[in-house]
Amino acid sequence: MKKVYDILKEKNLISRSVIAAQINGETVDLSAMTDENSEIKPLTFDDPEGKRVFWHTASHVLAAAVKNLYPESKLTIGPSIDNGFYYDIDSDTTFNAETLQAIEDEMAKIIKEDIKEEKFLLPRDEAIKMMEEKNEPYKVLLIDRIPEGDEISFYSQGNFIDLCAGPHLYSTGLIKAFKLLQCTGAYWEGNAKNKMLQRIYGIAFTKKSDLDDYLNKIEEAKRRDHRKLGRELDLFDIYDEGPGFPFFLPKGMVLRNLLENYWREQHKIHGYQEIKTPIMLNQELWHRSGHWDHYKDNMYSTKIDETDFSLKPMNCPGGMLAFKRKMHSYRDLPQRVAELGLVHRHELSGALHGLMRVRCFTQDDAHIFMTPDQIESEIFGVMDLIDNFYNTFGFSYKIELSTRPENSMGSDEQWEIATSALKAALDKNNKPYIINEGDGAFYGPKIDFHLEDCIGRTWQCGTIQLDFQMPERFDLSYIGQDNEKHRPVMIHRVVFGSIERFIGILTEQYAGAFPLWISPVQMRILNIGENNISYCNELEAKLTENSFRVETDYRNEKIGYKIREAQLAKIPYMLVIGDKEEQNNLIAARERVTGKTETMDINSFIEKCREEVNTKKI
RNA sequence: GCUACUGUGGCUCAGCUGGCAGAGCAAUUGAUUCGUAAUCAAUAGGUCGGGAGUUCGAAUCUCCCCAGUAGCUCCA
Repeated sequence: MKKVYDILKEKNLISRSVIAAQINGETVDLSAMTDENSEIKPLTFDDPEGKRVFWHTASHVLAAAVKNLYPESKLTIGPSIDNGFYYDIDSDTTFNAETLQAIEDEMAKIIKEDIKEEKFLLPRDEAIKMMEEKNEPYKVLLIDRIPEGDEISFYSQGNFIDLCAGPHLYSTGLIKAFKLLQCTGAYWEGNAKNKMLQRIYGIAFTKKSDLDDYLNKIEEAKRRDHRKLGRELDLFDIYDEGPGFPFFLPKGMVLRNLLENYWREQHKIHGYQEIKTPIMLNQELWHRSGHWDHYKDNMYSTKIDETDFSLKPMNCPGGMLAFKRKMHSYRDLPQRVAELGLVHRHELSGALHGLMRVRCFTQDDAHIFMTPDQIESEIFGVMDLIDNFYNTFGFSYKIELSTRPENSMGSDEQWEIATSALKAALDKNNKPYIINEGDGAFYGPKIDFHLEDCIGRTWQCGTIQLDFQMPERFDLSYIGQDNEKHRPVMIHRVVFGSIERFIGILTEQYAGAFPLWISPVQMRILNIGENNISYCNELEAKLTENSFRVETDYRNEKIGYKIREAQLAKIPYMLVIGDKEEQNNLIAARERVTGKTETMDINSFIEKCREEVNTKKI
């Protein structure tokens, strides 16, 4: 047995940037002991696993600093995350910007001292005794949960000792640049019934310039915030008078309608019919559908003529009624019925977020009724449709499969069939996905499609949910080949998810500079002199006749000023018209993206733009 | 809902320990008719999120609401 560090050194694989190692896929400390002949891969900060070690160690430095400054604080957990690390602490001291600065300073000291990280093991009773003596009740709880037979490891960092599975950096001095980003609340064990702890988030790098780049990137990304751009570009806004109830302004409405048009066109091609069901239905229906039992706290209700009604939080019950009005043959299946349905949900005030999380939104819903043997191909078809949509907008996305939650309807067998059908379609689809245990809807498992916003948070947009329950509850049936009644299976699915959320993401994706085909304003005509206005009017008429969305700016301002304004309004093309153009019957088209100007005749310009629109060029 | 923080003209923000509400941009008006990211000048615009309290005096201090931000929980 030898030290990993020594083996790497002998093989000349060690350098200052090596911070940990991997043996058979398992990440270990450089100080770990292993067989001389082991296959060892050195890890640097550039490896994802290396980052984890780095950030995890940084979280321990954070914990040590907190204990130095506020000894009464009790530590819980401090993992690395996708971008950095955090530590959850139960403390009488309320952390704020000031204390965060103090903690940062203390961390800097610990790093400067370049303290060695040393791992040691303890038997369970001794481990518990030590943590009890240190007054760390959460750590005692954590030790209790470590399975019998697993090792109970600690890391010491000078006087600071913490329960930890590791691995760690060999010394705190490697953390060359770090910053504590924010402190917030977080429930112990992620359960809202438990005590709220204080969570401190941080980020760390191996060099200062990387930290600066990271912080700049965050600042830059905030400029894409859809809430800000929505207001600036007259797309949408939310006012105090309607928290969570967004307003769509004229330009936002143009964008929204264009998206809906595209959606209708695609769904027609893919064999969907469209319906519209009421936004309010009586409560008896919601009892029948099961929504009342599972969802009533989130529903808005009212009375009409002594009868209780609720605003729909989902479109399915309406869709069930529409299906049920007729007899269906197996020959008519699958039946794909779509609806742009406005739903209302009472979301917690703290959960609201611009257009991403609202209290009323339009789902681009569809319910597919089918025979059991059509399940896989229908799911596959929807996945394909979603993929097409997202590619059209240039989105990359993540797929998640969510399985049976605790509070659910239906039998084990049904859940098993449904879940494996989704898995089969996913495997056939050949795209990576992760599994969220227990995160499904109460009526069935689901596949979710997640898109990223400007600061890297992901939002669920598309979803495909398999449902055996609704057809049961609504006693849906079709007549099979055997001339007997059978129960259809159903899929709920959305592609955009919520049109509002999708527009939010879209706005951030393009930073408000939408591709020509969905730009609320596609071009603006800018005159140089007053004498050019009548020629400009002719051009405007011609472009409008050709279905382009045109604006004009004939104000008595310098051309540079008007260009600046059009540029800030993110309009794709500026048509600059002066005597030069008018005399030759031409236009000077300035492209927003490149800032380059090309002179051409109006018909060529129309042709060029038409091509750009038709190909949905991003 | 929970924890922390924030709320001052349309927008972005200044206003230190309580003492006459400010700036830039936008808007309006006038002059300028101008060639690829800001012409000049003037004018107007605010019960300082709302309410209560402390005080001779509150944008500023205290309390209660409302709304927002970040995260947690929950969710499309």
